[in-house]
Amino acid sequence: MSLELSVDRSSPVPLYFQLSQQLEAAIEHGSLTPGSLLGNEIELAARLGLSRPTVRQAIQSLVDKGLLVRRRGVGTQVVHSQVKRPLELSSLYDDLEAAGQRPATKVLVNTVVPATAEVAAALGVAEDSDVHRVERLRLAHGEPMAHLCNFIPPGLLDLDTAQLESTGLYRMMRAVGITLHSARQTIGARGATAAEADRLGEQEGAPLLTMQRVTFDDTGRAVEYGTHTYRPSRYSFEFQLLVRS
Amino acid sequence: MSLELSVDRSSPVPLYFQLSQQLEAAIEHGSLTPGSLLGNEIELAARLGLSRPTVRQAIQSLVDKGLLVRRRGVGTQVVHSQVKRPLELSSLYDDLEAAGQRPATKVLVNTVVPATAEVAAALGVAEDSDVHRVERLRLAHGEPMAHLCNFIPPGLLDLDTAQLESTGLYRMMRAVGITLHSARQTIGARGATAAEADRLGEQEGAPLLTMQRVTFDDTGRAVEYGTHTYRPSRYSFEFQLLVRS
DNA sequence: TCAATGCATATGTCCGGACAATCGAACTAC
DNA sequence: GTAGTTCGATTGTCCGGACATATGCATTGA
Repeated sequence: MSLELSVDRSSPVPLYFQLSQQLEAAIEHGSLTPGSLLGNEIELAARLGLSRPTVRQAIQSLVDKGLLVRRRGVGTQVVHSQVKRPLELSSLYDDLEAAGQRPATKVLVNTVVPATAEVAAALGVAEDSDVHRVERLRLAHGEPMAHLCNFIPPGLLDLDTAQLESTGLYRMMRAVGITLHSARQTIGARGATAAEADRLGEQEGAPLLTMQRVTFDDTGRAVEYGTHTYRPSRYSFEFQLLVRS
Repeated sequence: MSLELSVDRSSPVPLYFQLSQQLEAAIEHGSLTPGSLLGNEIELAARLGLSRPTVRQAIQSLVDKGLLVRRRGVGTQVVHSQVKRPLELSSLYDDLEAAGQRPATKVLVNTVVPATAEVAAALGVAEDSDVHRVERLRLAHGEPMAHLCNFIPPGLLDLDTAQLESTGLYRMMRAVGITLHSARQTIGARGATAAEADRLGEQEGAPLLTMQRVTFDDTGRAVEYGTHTYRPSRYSFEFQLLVRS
C-alpha cells in the first residue's frame, strides 16, 4: 500500500516537481485510488527526507490541477471524478492529433492586408496597418472539419505556407520563442452562408459552431486573432473546468 | 508612486490574502500600471514587516490568476492585457444577472424519473434509479434565451419550484453546503427540432448552441447533469483562458 | 566595433521550526 | 440515550534564513 516514492537530489528537476509527478502518475495509474487518504504531510516529508514546505508545494500543485482535495483536520484525498484534463489553451491541430485523427491543413490564403477596425481593435494595432491574414481549411480523414481565418501582427513570425500546412499555428509560435499566456474566446453558433457552406461541404443555412479568439503572450501583447467556423457534426468543444477557490 | 500597502495582523484574514487583495485592487484601479515592475520581494517584505514566503504567496496567487508575470532576474510585472475574468464554473443565472439582464425562470417540469442509461452514466447512479428532472426556460427581458434540462441525484437538494424560479440551481446547491469543484462540459451546435423551436421562439432547423455539463462537488460526486440549448442570437460563451505552466 | 566576461539583481528552490484553526471521534455528563 | 466537551490529528499560516540560477548591463578584450 505504501507506494514507492523517491527523489533524486542530484537531478536539476526541482524536488517538489519530482514528487508531484510521481503522485500524479500514481493517481493516473491507479495506485492511489480515488477517495483514499494521502497520509499526513509531516510523515510523508520525513519518509522522503524532504521538508514539509517542499511536500506541501508538490501537493498544492496537484490540488490546483484538481486531482487532490485537502481538508483541514482530515487529510488530503484523491478526488474520484473522471478528471481528464482541465481546459487548456488548446490548438485544434494538437487536439486532432491527440485524438489520432491525422489532421491535414490546406492553406487558402496567406497574404498581408490592412487591418480592419475589428482586427485592429483585437490585436491592438493601428487601423489600416499591415497584418498577416491566413485562411486555412482543416481536414480530418479527408473531410473538412473547420475553416480557420487568422490575423497575425507583422514581424512576429515567418508565415511559410508549407510549414502552415504541416503543423499548427501555435506550434510555429512556440518554436520562435513566443510563450502563449492567455486568450479571450467567444463560442457561438449561426447558420452557414453560401460561401461557408461550400467550403465546408455543408448546405446553406446549416448550423455552424463559431469561435473567435484573441491570444496574448506573456508580455500581454496580442499575437493572434482568429475567427473559426466548425462543422458541429465533426467537432465540439469539450473541456474540464475547475472552480477557482 | 509607492502605493500604500498595509496589513492588519489582528485580522483573522490571512496576511498573504490581505496583501494579494490590495495588489489586485491596485491593478484593477490602475495604481499599478500594466508593464510596471512590482519591486523586489525582499524589499517589499521588509516594508510591510512580513516574511518573504508570505509576500511570495500573495504574489503567486495573482500570478495564478494571470494578473502578474514573474521573470527570474528581472522582477514581477503587471500583465497588460485586458484580462477580465478567467473562465469559471459559471451559472447562466449569475452571468445574466452580472450583465444586468434581470433573468427570469419558468419551470416547465419538476419531477422524479427513472434514470436513462445516459443520465445514469453521467451521474454515476444505477440505471432506472430515481433522479430529479427539472426543465426550465430562462428568459431575459421577457424573451426566451435558453432551455435548461437538468438531472439531479436524489436526496441532495429540496427542489422547490418557487425557489427554482427565483434563483439559480448553483446558488441553491451552495446554499445547502454543496461546494462545487469541477465540471465537464461539451459545447456544440445543431439545428432546432420542432419542439425546441417552439419553446425558444425560433424556427425549425434554426441553429442552436448546445451545452452538456456534468458537475462534481469536492468529494468527486456528480451533483448535476444538464443538457442546455441556447439561442445563439441571444447568448454565446465568452471566457478567458490561462495557459497552465 | 563587436563579442566574451563578470557582476549585481531578482526570482526559484529548499530548509526547519512554530503556532493557529478545524475536523472527527472518543469521552463525559445529564 | 443524547447532547455537549475534550482531545488528538491534520492542514493552514507564518517566520527567517540559505543557496541556486537566470537575466540584463557594464566592463573588458580581441
